[in-house]
Amino acid sequence: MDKTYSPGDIEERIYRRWESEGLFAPAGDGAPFCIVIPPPNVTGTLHMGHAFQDTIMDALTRFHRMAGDRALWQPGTDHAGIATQMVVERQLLAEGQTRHALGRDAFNERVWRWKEESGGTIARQMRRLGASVDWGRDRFTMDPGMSRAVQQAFIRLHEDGLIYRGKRLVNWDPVLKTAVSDLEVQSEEENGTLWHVRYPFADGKGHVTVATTRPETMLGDVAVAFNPDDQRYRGLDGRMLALPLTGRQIPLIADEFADPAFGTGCVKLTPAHDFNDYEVGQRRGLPLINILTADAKISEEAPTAYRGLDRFEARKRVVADLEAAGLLEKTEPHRLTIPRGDRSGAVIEPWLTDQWYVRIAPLAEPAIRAVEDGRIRFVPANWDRTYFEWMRNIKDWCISRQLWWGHRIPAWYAPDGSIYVGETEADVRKRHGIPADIALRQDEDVLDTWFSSALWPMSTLGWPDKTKELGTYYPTSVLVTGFDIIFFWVARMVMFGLNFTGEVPFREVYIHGLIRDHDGQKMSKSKGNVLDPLDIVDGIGLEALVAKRTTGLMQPQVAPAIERATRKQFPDGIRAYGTDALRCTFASLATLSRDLRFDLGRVEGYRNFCNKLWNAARFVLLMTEEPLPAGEEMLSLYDRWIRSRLAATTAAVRDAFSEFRFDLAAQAIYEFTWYEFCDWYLEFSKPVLQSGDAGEAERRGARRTLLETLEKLLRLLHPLMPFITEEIWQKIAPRIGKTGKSIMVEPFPGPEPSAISAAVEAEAQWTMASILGVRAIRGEFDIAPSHQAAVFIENASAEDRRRFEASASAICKLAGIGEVRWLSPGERAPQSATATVGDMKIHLPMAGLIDVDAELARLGKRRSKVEQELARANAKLGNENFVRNAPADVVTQERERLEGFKRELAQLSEQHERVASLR
RNA sequence: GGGUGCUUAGCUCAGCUGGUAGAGCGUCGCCCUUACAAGGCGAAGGUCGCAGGUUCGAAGCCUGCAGCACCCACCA
Repeated sequence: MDKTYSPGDIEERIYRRWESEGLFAPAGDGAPFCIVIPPPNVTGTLHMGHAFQDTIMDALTRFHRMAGDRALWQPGTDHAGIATQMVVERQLLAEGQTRHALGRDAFNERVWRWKEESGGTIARQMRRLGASVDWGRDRFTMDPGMSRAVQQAFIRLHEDGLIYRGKRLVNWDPVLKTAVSDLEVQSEEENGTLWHVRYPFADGKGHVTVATTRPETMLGDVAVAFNPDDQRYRGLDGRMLALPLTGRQIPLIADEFADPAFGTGCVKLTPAHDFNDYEVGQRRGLPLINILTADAKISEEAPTAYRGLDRFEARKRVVADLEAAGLLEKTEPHRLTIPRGDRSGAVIEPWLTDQWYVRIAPLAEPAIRAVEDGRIRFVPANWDRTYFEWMRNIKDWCISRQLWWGHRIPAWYAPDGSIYVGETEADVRKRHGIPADIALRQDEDVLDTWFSSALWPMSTLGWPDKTKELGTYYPTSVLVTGFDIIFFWVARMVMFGLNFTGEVPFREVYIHGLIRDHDGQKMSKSKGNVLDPLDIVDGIGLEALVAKRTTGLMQPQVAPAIERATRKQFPDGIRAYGTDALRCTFASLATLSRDLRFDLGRVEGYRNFCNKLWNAARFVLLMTEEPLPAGEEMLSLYDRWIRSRLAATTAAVRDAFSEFRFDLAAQAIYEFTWYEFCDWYLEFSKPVLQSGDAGEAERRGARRTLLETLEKLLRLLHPLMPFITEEIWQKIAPRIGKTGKSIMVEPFPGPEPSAISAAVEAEAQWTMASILGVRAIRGEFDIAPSHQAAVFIENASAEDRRRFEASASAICKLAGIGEVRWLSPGERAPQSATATVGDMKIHLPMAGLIDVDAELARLGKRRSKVEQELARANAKLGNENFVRNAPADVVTQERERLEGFKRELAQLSEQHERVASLR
């Protein structure tokens, strides 16, 4: 093995081998375990959030695979209707083309080409991240099989009366010129204006005043309402008003909808352009006047003067005209929420169109029950509240989109307006007996992308066919996703899954947090703070990073600021940290928190950890190079200690995995590896293996423990750090006679309670305390490591002496002790700095090494600390309520602590006197 | 207007059923001791957002407050 760990050399090679040996496909006859990937946009690239999510899914999959389950991680990508269509349209625009000029078929061909061109990026990225997905089962939402599932789902829902077509107000995006669902509308508070406008009575006597934030829609007003309880307007119900600028007359009506407390208490009603007004209009039988076109210009239904004007242009014109007519009473600033399309950013217009809807209430009810009765479990659990909240107030889902890229709606129209739903035109004709001479026209629209996503766990496994995979892996085991798509995706999968199969699509939903940058900002291209996970894996130079962050911006003017920030944060670019370090960082971020700040410092920490593991492995290999002749074997205290610690760590890691606490798993392994295995055990093993004064049986025990502990540790670590563990395992495993072809299909370490020994740990702890005591003195006084101290030990019990002598070589080596003298009772040590372990004192003579004042300062500091603790323990035990009410073992423990402090304090005082007398 | 989450060391975060406050990075000493300077050994650093309450005992439980973040909602 190379002296330095360099991930670049090993990761790609190892992945290729895993893949070519077919290790990602489910194998064996264990219990099925399945995760379906949340399909990323096929033409996109993976960002940090994906990499994070993939790390979690891969860790789970690898864990279950090693645990003997038939583990399937189902990969795939999404056609992402609007997003992808927008990208291609922008490409066309750059070429001076439009999709309309190209025509539907040619445009779709173009999108398919773009998909083929860019579709490989994600797969490449996932391979670099070590994702153990079953590539043989890769799916795309517009594959023939997937499309068939979509079509069948639509047909069945329609047959069951759960899909209908209706004309009503929808959220209309006038830039994309399509309807969008409620979820795709982002409402944000913005500064606006409230205009108070006079509507004169038709008879010329007086007026009422209405307040509005959208004056241009008055062109479509059909009434003005006041509250029936509003005394100001008593008796005016039914009076006619002359609607300004239009020449039309509209009634003043009394309706509960009007809020007397707002503005003047009069509200204008524009049923074709406002969701509330629409409802009132329906209830009151008011007409609908649609004054806007699909691109939000004033339509033919409005007065000539305004036709063709953009809505915002029209607003200005209307306000000016009202003012000129003396009808604008006042204008005031007003905060209001503006709905915008989440893709286009355009202000959404409530607009009257024909659309397809899913009747959602009958689907929601069983979906609510499935979570209530625990068939589906959210982790962390309180996300179920969010889910319930939305599901209980759910509204019908508008599923048609006026786009070209997506699943075409399987509905055909006859000239007489009848609608037929079926697989193909031929199927429709056959089913409904429609003769060839009646022309049928297929619906132009496509389905919301999320319609196909909602089927994903079923469709990827073969639904609507009853495939073997569907039978085996459905319901899937865990869904891993972010809270941002609980409504978009999770809820809809549950509804569709239950409706079509009668079973939940997954049993657990692990909701992870959102990866933000170091300052807590959401990562986005426009903020220029995005990190490409592969740039952390492979590293990237500063110039390349700047270029990456500043090209292709929607607003190029922010480029200089981004460049400055980038140069400041990464003056040397980003170094290559390797996949394992990145994955471990992600694992350590997988806390229950919902905002996760990504800090490169942590990646560096885990890269160092990889290096540590690497070098520990080199040491183990070095120590076990030439075989020892077979023979008797003896396990030392430390051999038994590290086995005990490993067993405890294994239990902690297994617990952590079962609770999705990858952060705790990573932490447990990190601490074991570094602080126990490397810092202590490897050091303990050195005197045995290197000094030659240990017996052969002891050496055999140590060598076997080294190998077995490391080998097991690698398996424990593999789900989080697949590459480095494989690389090392290939070298370690043969030395204990393991012949498996890959660590990824070796068993995950099982619980081993019998290896845990409190007695062994206590004795090992005692020796460590002795070593630490001496080292603290050495550190405090900067005693050179090369100096072998001669120590005097005072007040040692027989057990102390036995323990010390049993581990003498290890203690002396690690504490830098050259010689030990045991003082008999009454015998005094020379002036020394002293470490205490229980009642035993280890004296380090001061002559020539230790400065008297410095030692007094050290003792003083320690004394004040002990005094503090002592006072606290005293107070506690002096409180009779504590003694009476606290559990017996807590009280005993506190008494022992108190005694310990008392003894130590006495020793410190005595020591202080002795040293002080030297002056 | 409802709802959720967060507030612990300079920074990023752990702290499981209440029982001696922890890690990484950063900082300060000493050390190239043949696994590892991407390292070793030692050290400094915290009124656990604020105020009450419950309890023998609170970072943790309850109440209120403050600050931050997010989600949902049709108030012109």
